[in-house]
Amino acid sequence: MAVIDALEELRECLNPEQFEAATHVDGPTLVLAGAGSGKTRVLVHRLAYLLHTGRAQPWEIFAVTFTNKAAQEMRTRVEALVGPAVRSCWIGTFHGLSARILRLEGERLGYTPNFTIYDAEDAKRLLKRVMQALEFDPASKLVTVAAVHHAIDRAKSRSIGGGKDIGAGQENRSDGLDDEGRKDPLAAAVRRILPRYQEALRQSNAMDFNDLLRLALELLTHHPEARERFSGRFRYIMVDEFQDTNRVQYDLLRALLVDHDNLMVVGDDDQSIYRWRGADVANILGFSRDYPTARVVKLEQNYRSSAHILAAANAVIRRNSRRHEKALWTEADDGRPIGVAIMERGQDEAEFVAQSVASAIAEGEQPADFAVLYRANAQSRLFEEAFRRHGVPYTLMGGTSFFERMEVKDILAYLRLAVNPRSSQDFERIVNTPSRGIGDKTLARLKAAAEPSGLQGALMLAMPDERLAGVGLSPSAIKKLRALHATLTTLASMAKSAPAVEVARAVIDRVDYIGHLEAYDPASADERIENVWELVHSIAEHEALTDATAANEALNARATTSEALTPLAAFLERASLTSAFDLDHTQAQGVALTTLHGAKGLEFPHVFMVGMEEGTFPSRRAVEGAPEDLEEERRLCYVGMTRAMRTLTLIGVRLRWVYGGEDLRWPSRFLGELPDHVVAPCSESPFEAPKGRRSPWVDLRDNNGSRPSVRRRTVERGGDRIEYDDLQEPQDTHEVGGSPILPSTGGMYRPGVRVFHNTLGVGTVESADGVGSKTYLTIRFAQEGLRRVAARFVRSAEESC
DNA sequence: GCCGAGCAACTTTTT
DNA sequence: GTTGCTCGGC
Repeated sequence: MAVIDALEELRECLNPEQFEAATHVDGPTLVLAGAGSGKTRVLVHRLAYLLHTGRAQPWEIFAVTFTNKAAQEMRTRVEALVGPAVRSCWIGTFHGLSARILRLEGERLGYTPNFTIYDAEDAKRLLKRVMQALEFDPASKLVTVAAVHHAIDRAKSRSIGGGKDIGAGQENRSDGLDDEGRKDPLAAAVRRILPRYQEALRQSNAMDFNDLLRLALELLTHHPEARERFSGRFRYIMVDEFQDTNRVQYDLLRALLVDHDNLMVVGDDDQSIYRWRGADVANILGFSRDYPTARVVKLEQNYRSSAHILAAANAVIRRNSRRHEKALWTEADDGRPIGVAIMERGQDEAEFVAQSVASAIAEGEQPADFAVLYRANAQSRLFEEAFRRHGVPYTLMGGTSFFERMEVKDILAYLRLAVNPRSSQDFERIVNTPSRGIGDKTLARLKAAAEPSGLQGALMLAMPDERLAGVGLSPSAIKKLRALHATLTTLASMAKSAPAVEVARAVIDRVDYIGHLEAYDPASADERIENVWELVHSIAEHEALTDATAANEALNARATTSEALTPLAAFLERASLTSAFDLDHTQAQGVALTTLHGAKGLEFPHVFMVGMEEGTFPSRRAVEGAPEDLEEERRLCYVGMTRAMRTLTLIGVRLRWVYGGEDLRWPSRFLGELPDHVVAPCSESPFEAPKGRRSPWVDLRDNNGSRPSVRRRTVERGGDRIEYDDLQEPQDTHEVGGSPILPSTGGMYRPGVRVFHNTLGVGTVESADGVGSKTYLTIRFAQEGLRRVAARFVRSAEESC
């Protein structure tokens, strides 16, 4: 009876494809969900359907979302449909769910349940220490902490086979002179560093972000008892944003699917924007190959955007070669044309947006209905300033998260140490904060004393006085260490039984942290102190909430997750895994300021995409990099455009301020990819390009405020006729003979252009090939004759004069 | 061991 | 422009 009711209800609120995706619950299912096609709706209703019809018990459901915020939203929406039972479902990010698995079963791998999660900053500090110990040259341009961190990150997110191939047993190739080492010193360095880094993490009872995934996979792969516990339990598995999963995450899913294949994945290959982080589109493109029986459902009706916006986004994404062909359609009206505006500099761009928003608000629009999307966080500042000037409320998303602030991290370090005394990074962070006279010398001696025993973190303080004196520590230094030891011991014992808020208060009291902040920098003290109390407040809030959840779980007999975590430890985990994007913005009433990445999954009636210039968006690295990098930028552009419901405005500037000076920029190629009939220049723009300035810039507006006076040309390629605005580059070849070349490749290298080469002297360009940094020019030099050289070594002759 | 001055590197995107 | 780091003087 209930089943039939549920089906009838679903039929009413879902379209036929959505209905199929929501109710086809057994066996593998791939949902290819175009932007704005209601995929969250499908996931929510599917979950509700499973619970409501009794096909699944709450604890049998494992649902993976991309962010904690998305998980929270899913919970809330499902709860509204089926009540509090959903609280016992496992819903979270891959990292969060993996951590949960490891808290329960990680002891099999040598970690205690109170292990600490190191974020990127912690990981880099630890790497730095390891590299110092291995005597790497700190001045090396190639083997930097950041480069090594990135390399390790990539290696770990690609790692298969349970991660066994990483970390141990590679010391024998540590001379850096093996075959590969000759070719790639960074790889050789990583081979030496990684085992030490991994060992240091293990000794600290700590994991970095990728370890969470890797070790969970290792547990499920190599420990059958652990595997049975989870694979036997989760009978329905769902994954959102599947296009952005990496190899390890995919393997993790497969490891859970031993007894059944009830896996539904939802995604859109056109919205894959995390390749740089190890995401592998192959997971979604090859799903039907891995699961030949998979039902494939395509959601192609867009419910979000006007027809013009959809047409523009489709035109852009169509230029990518590696994608599933789809046909997104809408029943919506054309709507307003896409606005395109070109400003002189960043300030003008921000002023234009702020003014436009301010006047719209004056006419009754809501600030929260607007969003400003940019490529990189650094672009946000000008917009913050402009909105403040205009009195427009805004919400800055991303950027430095609350939990990344110095004062917050200090307190968190004490708390993490109280929960896990072995954490070396936290110990080093607080050992002399606030100043207590324990400097580098004392710390080095302490470590020397601990060395043979392998003690880490606060445990080093537990050594007897004689041992400390034996490494040359003075009585006064030992006294200071003892005082610290007493503090940390007290905190550690409090952490076992006292409420989390009390532990936090004790930290602040015992080390006089407020006094420290006042002394540290009086100018910022007030704000920092406020943040500290905000932290205490959020711990209290969290504690109240977990009490409620625990009570709820106690009612739910089969909700077996009596987790081994105290509220304090649970809070610390949340702090580690919560990004700036996860904080609650649902109450936010201001204009959203966010990166394009951060806008994924959101929608706004009015969207401004700013920084539409070559080198900004697409980013310089993408322009100079491989064609795949550019395709990812284009997907990012597609994601941005499809956030818009009613109006979309694209803005670029001619002069972009980059640390140091102003850069002359070309309009983003994406502007040139918009179809004519959906674009209109923003005639209401109060800014005109300054008179008398000539530059390679082509203003997209003509004097009448109608369609930009852009010359067009047609290129024949592979039987296709492709039309380009003359100011654009064809995206996959680097042709000479028409369009200007991107400034970031060094200038305009048309045939006939005179250029200067440092060793070969002056010559004339004959032809060019390749893309970005791999552009090569064939040049006729006066002395040397015809030579082919890399474009990056060549300047235009005018420029060099 | 502490602190201030001067300098380099930084900017892609985040769990 | 900013932040984090090194170096030298106290």
